[in-house]
Formats: sequence, C-alpha cells, structure tokens
Amino acid sequence: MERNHLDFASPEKADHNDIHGSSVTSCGYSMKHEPKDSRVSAGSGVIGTSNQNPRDVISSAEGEEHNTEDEDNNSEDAQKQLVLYDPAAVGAGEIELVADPVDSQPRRNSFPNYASRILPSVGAFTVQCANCFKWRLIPTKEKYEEIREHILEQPFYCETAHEWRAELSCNDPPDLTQDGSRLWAIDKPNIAQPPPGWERLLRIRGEGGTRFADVYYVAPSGKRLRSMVEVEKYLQEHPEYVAQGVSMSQFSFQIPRPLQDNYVKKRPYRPALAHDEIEPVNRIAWIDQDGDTDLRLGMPGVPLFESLNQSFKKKRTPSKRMSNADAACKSS
DNA sequence: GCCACCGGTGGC
DNA sequence: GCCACCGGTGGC
Repeated sequence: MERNHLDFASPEKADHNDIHGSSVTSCGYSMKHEPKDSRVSAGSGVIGTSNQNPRDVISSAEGEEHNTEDEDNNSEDAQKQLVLYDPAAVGAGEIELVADPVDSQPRRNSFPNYASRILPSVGAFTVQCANCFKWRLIPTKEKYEEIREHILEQPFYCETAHEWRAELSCNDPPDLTQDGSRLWAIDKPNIAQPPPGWERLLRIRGEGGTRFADVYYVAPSGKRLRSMVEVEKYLQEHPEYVAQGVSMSQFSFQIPRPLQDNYVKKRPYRPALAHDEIEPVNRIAWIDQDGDTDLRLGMPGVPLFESLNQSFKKKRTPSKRMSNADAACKSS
C-alpha cells in the first residue's frame, strides 16, 4: 500500500510578459491565469546549465501545499537535480517528477498555433522520503533512474541520499516544495534503467496539447525509437545489441502524469459506435463550404471541430477537413 | 530531407 | 480516462 513518488521539476524560463511583480518573484508564470493564447513562456532546463533565469518555472496549478518557507530558494533548487519519492501520495505506485537537467536545452515547438513558445523540460529530479515525506533532490538523471527502478521494493529515505549528502536527515528542511513555481509531474515507479549506452529521453509537451509528454530511447547509434514496436524492430535489425544483453524488458514508454489538472487537453467524449450506424445529421455545422476548420463558434484554442470529428470517426475524411457533406448537418 | 513536436486513432 | 502507436508537418 505504499506509494512511490519520484518527481522532477521543470523550471522554465518565463517570458518577459509573464513576469508579474517584482523580479524577486520566483515564478513569472502562472498558467492558471494565463490567457489562452499568451502561451509564450515555457520551460527550459536550467539545472546544470548556465542559464541565468533558473527561477522561472512552470507553475503547478494545484496540489500546492505551501508547507514551508523555502519557496523562494528556487533559484538554488533549480540548479540542482533531484528525484523524489512519495510513499504517501495517492495512486499506488506512482512517482512524481518535475524536470530533467539533461534535456535542459531550450526547446521550442514549431507549430502554427503555438507561436514558437519554449517548451517545458525537466529541471530537477526529486524523490520523496518514505519517512518524512520531504522532497529530496537527486543529483543526476542516472541516479534518479536507478532509484526509480526499484522504488517499490526499496523505498527512498533521506538516509538514502547519504551517498551524495552525508549529513542529510529527516530533520533537514525539504529541498523542494510544491509551491506553484514549477510544473510537477508524477512519474511511474519501477521503470527499468535503459541499457548501458542507451538513453531514455522524456520530452514534455506544451500545455494544452493532446498528450503530456513523449518518451524516446536513443540507441548508441543515435537512432531514436519511440515505441516498443520500433524497439523490437530495431533490435531485430541489430542483433549485436541483443547479444550484449539488451532486451525488451529494459524499455518502457510510460510517461509521467502532470500534477496540474488540465495541462493536457481532455479528449472529447466519444459516443459508443452503435454497429455501423452513426447518424451524422443534427450535429454541428459551423464548418463552411471551403471546409474551413477555423470555427466561428469556437473559442480561441477550443477547436470544437475536434469533437465533431470524433462523432464522425467512421466517416473520417482523408484530409483533416470535413467534407461539406459531413458538415451539412446542422438541421436546426 | 530530416526530425522534433504535435494530433489523432483504436483499444481497453 | 489512459495507453500505445504512428502519421503529419514546420523549421532547420
């Protein structure tokens, strides 16, 4: 019945117009209050880099505890790397995480509707002590992965950190708190370490997308693999790795879960398809003759047609646009 | 042309 | 709702 939370925080570099208040404020960005399309700021890894704005992070929209006063030491926190383990957290066997120093190069998406914002990236690895529940920074991604691999059988305690912090005990203040200055994500426990020479990459997506993150494995050859199917195929084509002992059990594409609710766009409700009969009539018909999918009824950032698309999935057209016939359904 | 990032599907 | 997979595409 114990829970394991590994966390990694994503410090992010805030955009100038996201910084409210004094420059001392630890966070220039609160997603909660952000207008939908001012999604300009984002995370850039800070840990272990010379980034000079380590304080700017993605805020967590909820689950904030405000326990202690160490909140504004984030500039320092953000320069460490850590992992947390939370035996008390809900959701058996989960691990929280926040951000990854290794992947901390500034990333930008390049999608039309996202105005080249910087994307979040992992800035710190943390694990919660199973005894005192304080979050402890883990110095490296590798150490984090090592801890995560056996977190269920080998819970993390402050003493576990003696390997890199000889004096640490449960009496010491937490390294990090969920103060809203970072994006927090709940990692999965017991994920195997990647095979030697391989790297497991976690890429956090931008807010409001359809998924929170993606996992990639990078083979020693540099080849990026993005699913078990691809790994299997790759290993078949490169038996030398198998000969070295690489096996499928060393791979997992499980992604963490964002602590912040609504970070990921909810998937529209999909009505069960009754046999082969879907009545496309009397749905919505705001799509014009050109098949223009820019909604007139929709709000910015709320592409209603997507839910429509779901309703019509059996009649999906090859292009992203609905045919005029499909759209001609508002029989009101 | 490559590839990082995102959308969307089907299955459960 | 979550997960796994993979196609599409803008930017480089």
